[in-house]
Amino acid sequence: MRIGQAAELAGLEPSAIRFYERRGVVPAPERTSGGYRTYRSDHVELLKLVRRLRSLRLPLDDVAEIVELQVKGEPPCTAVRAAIAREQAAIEQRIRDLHRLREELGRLEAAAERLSDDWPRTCLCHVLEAPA
Amino acid sequence: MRIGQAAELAGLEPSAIRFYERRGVVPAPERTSGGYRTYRSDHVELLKLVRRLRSLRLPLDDVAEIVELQVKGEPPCTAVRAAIAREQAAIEQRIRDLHRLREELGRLEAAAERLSDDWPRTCLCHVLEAPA
DNA sequence: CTTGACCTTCGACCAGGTCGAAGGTCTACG
DNA sequence: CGTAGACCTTCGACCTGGTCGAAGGTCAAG
Repeated sequence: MRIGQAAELAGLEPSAIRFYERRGVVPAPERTSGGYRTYRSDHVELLKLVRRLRSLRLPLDDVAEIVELQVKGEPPCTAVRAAIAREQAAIEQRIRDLHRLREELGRLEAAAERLSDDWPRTCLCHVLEAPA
Repeated sequence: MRIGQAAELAGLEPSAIRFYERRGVVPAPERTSGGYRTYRSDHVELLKLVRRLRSLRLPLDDVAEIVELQVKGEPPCTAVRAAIAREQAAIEQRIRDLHRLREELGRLEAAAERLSDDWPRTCLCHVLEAPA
């Protein structure tokens, strides 16, 4: 099977698969005499794994480590759980940041509502005078 | 005033200021005969504005538009409010995505807890079998 | 005049890919 | 056999928002 079909089965773009290969995330497949990459079903399973892990937003380095374990036949459970725990922590942090930002934008929006008609020329200063 | 002091006053890195200038976000300042950028207080105010808008995570293109209005002496209120509204919408979306992701990671973590000791060799499949 | 702090430009690098150009391969059909 | 067209190859640039380092220039104080 060539890269297009493998991509379709795995739910990835061919360009992404080549990129993963270049970055050492997945092993390089064999080639035809003409230079075409040829994938087998076990390779497609690896690509599906990559897609699944990326859909969890795990960094490529973590994905590479997990795929490597999988290729070696070792259970990657521990690595998967560690990566997921790291990602969870990062997400909690990002959610907190975004909530704070959402509140700030809400306050600015409300302030702009009140000010824009009254002092159109000074609105910016008033709206943005909040703590930098 | 040279770039280092302007950067300090505005709370930015000199490299960031040069970057903003290259990207047309802020106007290019005058130079000394030796080629050093020289900033005046109104320029520093623009840089502070950029920093404030970037602290709200507004995209550089939006910041550039707002700064341009400010330089022309026009009140950028409308542009500021539009940019903030766009950013708010994006943030709502991101928060929703992250909440969903957090839930999914929590489920995986719980599943891994239950499985990792019992079926270490098949843990990965079970943990990741959820919908891709 | 030298020292040292500061500045200049240029180019590479980060994540995580995407897109396009120029060219090669493979398959099916006539 | 030839060729059309779908697919593939590599390479390099581009995206966002900057940061960092190298090689070299400038400027004030001592």
